[in-house]
Amino acid sequence: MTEITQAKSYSPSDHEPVILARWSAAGCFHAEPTSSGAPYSVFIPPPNVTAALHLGHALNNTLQDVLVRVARMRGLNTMWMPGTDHAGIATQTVVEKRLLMQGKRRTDFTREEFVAKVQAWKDEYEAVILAQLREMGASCDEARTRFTMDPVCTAAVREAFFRLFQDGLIERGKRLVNWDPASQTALADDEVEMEEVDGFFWYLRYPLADGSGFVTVATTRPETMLGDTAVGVNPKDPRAAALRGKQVRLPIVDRVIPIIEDDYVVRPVELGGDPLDGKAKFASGFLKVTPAHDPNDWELGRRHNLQAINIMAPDGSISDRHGWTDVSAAARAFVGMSREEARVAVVAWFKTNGLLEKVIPYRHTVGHSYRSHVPVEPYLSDQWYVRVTDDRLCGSALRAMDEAQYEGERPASAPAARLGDGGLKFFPARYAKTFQHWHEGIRDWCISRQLWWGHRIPVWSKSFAVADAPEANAWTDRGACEMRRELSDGRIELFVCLPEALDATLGAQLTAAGFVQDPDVLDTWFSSALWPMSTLGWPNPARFELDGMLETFNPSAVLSTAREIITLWVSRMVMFNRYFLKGRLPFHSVFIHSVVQDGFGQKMSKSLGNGVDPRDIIATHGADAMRFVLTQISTPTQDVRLPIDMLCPFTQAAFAPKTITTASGHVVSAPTQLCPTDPKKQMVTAYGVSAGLVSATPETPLARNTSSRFDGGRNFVTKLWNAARFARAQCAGSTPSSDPVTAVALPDRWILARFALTVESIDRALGDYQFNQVADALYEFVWRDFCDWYLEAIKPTVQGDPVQQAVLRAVLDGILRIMHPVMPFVTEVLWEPVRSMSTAPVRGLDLPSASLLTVARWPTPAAELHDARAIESFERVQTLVTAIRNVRGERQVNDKRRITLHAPKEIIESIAAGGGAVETLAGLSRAEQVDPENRPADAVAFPFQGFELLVSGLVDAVDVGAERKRLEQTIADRTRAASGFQGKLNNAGYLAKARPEVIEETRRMLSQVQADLVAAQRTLETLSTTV
RNA sequence: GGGCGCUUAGCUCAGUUGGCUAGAGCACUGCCCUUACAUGGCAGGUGUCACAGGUUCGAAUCCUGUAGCGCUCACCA
Repeated sequence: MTEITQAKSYSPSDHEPVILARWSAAGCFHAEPTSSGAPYSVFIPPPNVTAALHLGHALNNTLQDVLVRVARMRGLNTMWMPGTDHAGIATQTVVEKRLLMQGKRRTDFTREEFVAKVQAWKDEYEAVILAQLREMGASCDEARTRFTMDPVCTAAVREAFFRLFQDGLIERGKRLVNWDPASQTALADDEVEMEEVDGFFWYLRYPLADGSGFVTVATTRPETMLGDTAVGVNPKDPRAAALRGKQVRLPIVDRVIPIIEDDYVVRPVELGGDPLDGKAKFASGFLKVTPAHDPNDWELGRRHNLQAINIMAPDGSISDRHGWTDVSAAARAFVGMSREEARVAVVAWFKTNGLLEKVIPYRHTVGHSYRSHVPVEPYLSDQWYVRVTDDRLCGSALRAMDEAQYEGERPASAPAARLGDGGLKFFPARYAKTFQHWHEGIRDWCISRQLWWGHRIPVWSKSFAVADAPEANAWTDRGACEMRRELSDGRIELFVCLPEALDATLGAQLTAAGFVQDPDVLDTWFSSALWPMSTLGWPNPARFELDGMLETFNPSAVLSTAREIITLWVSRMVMFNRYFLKGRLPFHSVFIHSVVQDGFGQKMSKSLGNGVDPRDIIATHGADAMRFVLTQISTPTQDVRLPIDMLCPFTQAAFAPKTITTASGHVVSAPTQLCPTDPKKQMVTAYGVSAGLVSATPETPLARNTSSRFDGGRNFVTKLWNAARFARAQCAGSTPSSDPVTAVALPDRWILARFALTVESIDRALGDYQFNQVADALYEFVWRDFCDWYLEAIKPTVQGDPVQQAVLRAVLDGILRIMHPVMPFVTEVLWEPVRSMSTAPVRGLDLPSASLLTVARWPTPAAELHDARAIESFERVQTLVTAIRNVRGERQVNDKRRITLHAPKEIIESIAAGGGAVETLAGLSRAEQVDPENRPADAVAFPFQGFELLVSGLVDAVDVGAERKRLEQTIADRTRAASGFQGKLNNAGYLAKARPEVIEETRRMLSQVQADLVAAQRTLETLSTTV
């Protein structure tokens, strides 16, 4: 054996940086529109710049990298676009929290100063995130890295907004929004968290204006009654007729308001209400209608032309300066109170005046701001909306769906079938339903945010008296786009939207004319929705030297993301991409990966701070091990639970951290932990640091995390490493040859056939995004087939057999290729030595060499390698070997002891076909034909496929008692099995209806089991007579 | 309240149109430091497939219902 220099184990930290540098120097992840191959692109879901990535991101990015690396190896022009998202509200909140710890507020700074602080935060975390991606081995096109507020993305945002404005798909609306009174901004529906709270139903009496009695309304928010403008009743309510045309005198305010009839109002159960409707149990049958403070009432108000009276200031206090004009003397006392104080005071007033009928405790869900955690107030305010309910957007998204995944009939194509219709497919398929249902219930999208961090809304406005209003289209004629509306006070408000190119000229003119730019910014998802276009330079790639990019890499192949993103982002990308690019889809497939949870079943999240930094796992297990395990646990139905340990920075010992429960009820590791072996030493945790509770110091260092769930991956890396080490040693003396060889020996034919099948099943699994199947197929082939069976079988022969050496090298080469997408580092390290092994090529397995494995060809085994007979023969060898090992194991025969097998002619022939494999694998000195007349005295018998086989030389003396016990156990086992098969075959229905091949199989199984049974019984008899 | 998942070995999970005696990894037991690998090898035990019905010759798999868990959507009368 020639000396090879390969360490006994693989050290990830020694090799990973070297490999990264090599890939980087070769620039092999960079794609140009002009590069060869059909385009294959993936857009990374840009992570928030609020914090570092955790294992959930590692999972998503590993899976994307697997897809991207396979595509690249298949010779496609592969481009993976990396980048980050500015995440307006989330990032601003993080920075504001930090400022608050220094006793400062956003408003202590100018807008520019504050944005600079957020920018600094963004720069820091963007760098961390990109470094994390790199260390994981993500083969992104780094040179193309984008940030959603880069000039190229900003240009796209400006163009998109302008076009939508022009096309009438953006509107200014005074509507109810989710208002956060603490941070005083509008929130999107998805930024509202529902929380259960204990509340009350207050039943309030409203006297009829004519003094003929009263009606009772039920409410959970009595303070809003100050803004009531009607009382509703269901027309089917028996009391409705008598009240028709009557009015109510609103207590406190003295406002006289109508009683309106509407089907929406729920009747109490005793008056015909639906007992299954939860509301009917509490309803009084009369509904106070407050259009300015309740979304349902807003709709009711529109239907019945009711006034909307806003009684609150933006901070949630009762106010007479935001639309409430008829403030009575009694009501005056409430002005200035907070909404909480007003609630108490209103209830007290009703009680004092004998108008509080009853109070019932009630637990219900109330929306809270995910940002400030105060209850969200439905608040009437002016906001910008995208009319996503328009068929050009919502309808287009539904038409994009794959027909087979659509429930019911897709909306008709308007005006005609377009590019992209039906081309969007979800994996797993059930998520198509989420997408569909969301669009069917979609509402206009509020896109303005009262924040400073984000894309500023490019609209300038000014209000005019009617007489002073400029003539129509004065600004439109100069290249802008204008819109006007009449205000409640009769004045005219003029809005002018500018394209980016006119900022300098028209923008200055507008300012000079007294117009003011909207101070708000756009919802983050507005820019994210343009991601697959904006990053490629849309609308004008040439301006950013991105010629050809848009046409080449949009649509992309697949979007890989999390469940909740389907509505937030996937939907909006589909709508925008199709709208702006003539129906073109942003991606053909949507893959929804599973959720990574911590050991307590809680989703890892940046905001909770329970995420584990992938670099921690890379430090303890290596990137390849982490990636393999993440791939292996990516199943289509089950979320991933990862129990996390902590690594003591003083001793490097892993331990289970002490936990605490947060105010929100989550279990997280305590901010500070004690060293398990020396309680005098302390450390801080990632949770503590991310929550801003503690910080790492030399005395209290940060404890890194680890998880034993990644051990399997590390072991697999080691296994591959050593298999390569062994193979290299075995082939070290081979003579160079370029003449292709054909496998002759059974193990060689078998391993090639298995390799071909493995490649096939990986290709199939990748096509369905079944990543766990990819990992399992690799594991099964490399560890079980290649290492356990093939390498063991060829040990005695390979060094003198050039053909076998050729097969060994070829299969190992193939293994490196198919393992590479999942374990890119160790395979790349092994690539150079393995490709330079001097053996002959193998016919049917074309493996062109390449300077780097990353750009080597994905294997495509020829049909001739599929060898069903070799598989069948070798499987027979495996079964026989296992049976013999079984006997050895039971007797605890030393592995080194060679034994002799005595078998009938048929079995001896199978063994001969194995070419020595059985002898090697089962530890036989020889296999000889049994002589029934002359059984060896020390032989132990066992049934095998209906034959009685004997092995001798196991031990020095046979224990007859133990032998009998074992045989009796075998007989019981086979008897049970036989009666099971027999039962099936006795069943007339089975014989009549089951498929013939299934019946045939059962017959075969039965006869074999019966033969085993006979053989075992015969052995038992022999045993009895010999003693 | 609607929708979608999940419940299989001690633990974490596979199980693709219903069909071999229900599998893997980890953990556990026994024997092996055999010159690729102890991050290893060989062998072994472990399951009323949540529960109750139904369809079928046949159900972990399909249908209905129940219980528990999770996610998600929802206009806080």
